Amino acid sequence: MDFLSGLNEQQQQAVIAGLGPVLVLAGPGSGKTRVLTQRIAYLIGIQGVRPHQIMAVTFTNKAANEMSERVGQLIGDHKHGMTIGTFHAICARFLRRESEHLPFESNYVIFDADDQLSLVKQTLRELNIDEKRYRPQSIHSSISIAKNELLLPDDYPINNYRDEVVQRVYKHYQSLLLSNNALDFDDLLLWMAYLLQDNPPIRERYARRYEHVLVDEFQDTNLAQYTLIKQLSSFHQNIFVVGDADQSIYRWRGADYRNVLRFESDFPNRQLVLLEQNYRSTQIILDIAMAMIDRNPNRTPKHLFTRKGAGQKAILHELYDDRDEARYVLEAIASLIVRNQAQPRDIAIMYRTNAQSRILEEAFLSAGIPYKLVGAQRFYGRREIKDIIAFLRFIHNPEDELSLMRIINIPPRGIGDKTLLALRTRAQRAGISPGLFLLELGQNPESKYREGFSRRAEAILSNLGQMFLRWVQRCSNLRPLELMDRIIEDINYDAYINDGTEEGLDRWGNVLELRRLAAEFQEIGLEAFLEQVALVSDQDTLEASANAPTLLTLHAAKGLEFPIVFIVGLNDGTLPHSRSFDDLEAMMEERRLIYVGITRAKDRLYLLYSQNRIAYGYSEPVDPSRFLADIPLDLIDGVSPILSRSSNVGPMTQNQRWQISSDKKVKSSELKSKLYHPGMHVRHNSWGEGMILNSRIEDDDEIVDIFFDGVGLKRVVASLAKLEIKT
DNA sequence: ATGGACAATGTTTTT
DNA sequence: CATTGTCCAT
Repeated sequence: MDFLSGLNEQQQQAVIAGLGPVLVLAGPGSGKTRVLTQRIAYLIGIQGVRPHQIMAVTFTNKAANEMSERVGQLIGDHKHGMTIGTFHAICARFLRRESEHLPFESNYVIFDADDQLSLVKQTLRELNIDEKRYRPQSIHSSISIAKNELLLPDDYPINNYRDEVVQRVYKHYQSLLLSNNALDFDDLLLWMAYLLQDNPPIRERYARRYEHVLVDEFQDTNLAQYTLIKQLSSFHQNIFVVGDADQSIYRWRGADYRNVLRFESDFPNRQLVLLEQNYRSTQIILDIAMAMIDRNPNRTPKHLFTRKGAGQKAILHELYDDRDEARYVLEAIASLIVRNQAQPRDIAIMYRTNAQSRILEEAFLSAGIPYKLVGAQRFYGRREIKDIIAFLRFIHNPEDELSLMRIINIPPRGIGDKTLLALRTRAQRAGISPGLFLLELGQNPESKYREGFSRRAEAILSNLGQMFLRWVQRCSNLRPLELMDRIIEDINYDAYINDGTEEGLDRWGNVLELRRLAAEFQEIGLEAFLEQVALVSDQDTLEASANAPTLLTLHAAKGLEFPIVFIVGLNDGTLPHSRSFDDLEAMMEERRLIYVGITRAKDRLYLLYSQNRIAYGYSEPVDPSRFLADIPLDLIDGVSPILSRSSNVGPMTQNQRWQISSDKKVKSSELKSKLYHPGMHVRHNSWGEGMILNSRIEDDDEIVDIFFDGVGLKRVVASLAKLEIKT
């Protein structure tokens, strides 16, 4: 029974849990990945479940690969045939397989965030909607949220005029996707969920096949994903989910930690396992994390404990500005390494927004210390990479008009607005996509398709069509790398991009890097390569090999662990982010975010904040993060002014320095003192008892956010609400 | 059709 | 400030 060796009692209970729904609530560092892998091994090795009847859904491809590998270590080759991957990747494969039942072809492309935005813009143009009045991003985000809620255009709820606009855009946007033979990220889930919902025979086929469905990071599923796993497990009902509501950080993407509650009410017979023992962090780190998260109302309290001992106090340090912060980080890292207290790879630096990485990168570069940066966007968002990918995408799916428009004039070959318009019109008249039109033109230069263009345009276009056609024809014989090289050579991309400048060299270097990635797909093929490129997660870009510190956002840090963690930019406005200030749910999520960050640390934790922040080119005074006030003093090394502003003491004792450095706060909140502080318990006449979440002075009155038990979040004006303070 | 010069505008987090 | 879009001269 080595499937259970080294597991504690709760972990064992989860691994060998019987048939039926199982909910595992797992605190950070409680070994949930281990539980998942051992359970899979147990199901296959002991229960005799066939691997192809198991589906395991993870959050990143990296996690999927790791899990698959670890299962392999336990049971060897018996793992083959398992379905394991992210929701998006699994759905992408299913949808290709089932495309005959769907309104797109199996060679569809997946539109990334940039493509989606372009498509929304195109829609707005075609519908004559003013981009200034209706921001494309905001419209797109509404569409995305709707899709995650499984709302089709016709179901889109209309409450005001904007909703009506969104609905129209949504409808048109979908038809554009189909005419490009493309799906966006959200479509992968949406189409799959509807395919299973509307086709009982198909649903049954899948549901019968998957005897066991296991889901990691369950708290970050959205309604579409929740519906999917319910459908997939609808026959055998063996659905095993692992999650932690306190680590739910993707609400803005439609994730709903209440799916945990929904699960409990949908499956009242579920077995429940709690994993509270932490194998990662020192007790001090856990205590800080708990002090932080305890301020969130309406959660099931968890008591995290470890056998690791108290460990060192966390270091809280105030710096002058973010540049100074970066300098401090570099010095601390240098000192740790020189004193042999850490390997470079043991160290991570985490921040709230991607923009913060820049200043850190500069510090690393000028210090000559190598670093690893987590972020797929950084690589795949580059112009030269997008260009090459667009060529490949077009060849794979010539109906991809967006990719065609990107590459049609790269390198510049004299195709401008006029020619483009002519091409579009002619293609439309012929009833085919511009891409197919071009290929046709290349195939048969004498065809009727050539009519209606200027002689110049006709020559350019039919040349281009011939080149495209050659690629498309060879695409079935050539492997990804050869195809890519062929394109680069044919268009002389080297000369175009590598213009002798340092930047050009850099860009060319990126192209070579992409070649290296393509080389890994020689056997599996172009389609798999393009799919991988579209669905990479940030974490997937982290190479374990290099011995260097890691720079990453708090979001990207989820699921990872490091002996030493720096969290920088702990200032109000950054963490919590200013966009969250007026939304109580969002503020709770900001708190969970810092909780996730803290619980990544195994041994040492550095918390840094600054007096000033450089933004928009100007340096501006900022406040320390309000969350810092919740850390018990005795867990911290390096006393700083903010600590005297602990919520129990009240703002009057706040150090003078802060009042001086932050002039915008001085005006109001510091002149009139607050009566209520986060963490206080109060009673309200009609809403009963609640806990103060936040309070601020505005126009000589105090505005208080309170969470009332059984009622929810309320914002009240103190002078009107008659709150009674409970002790 | 192309590329350069200027203005305007805007920063969360990502599969 | 840094990126993106728009206008204008070639």
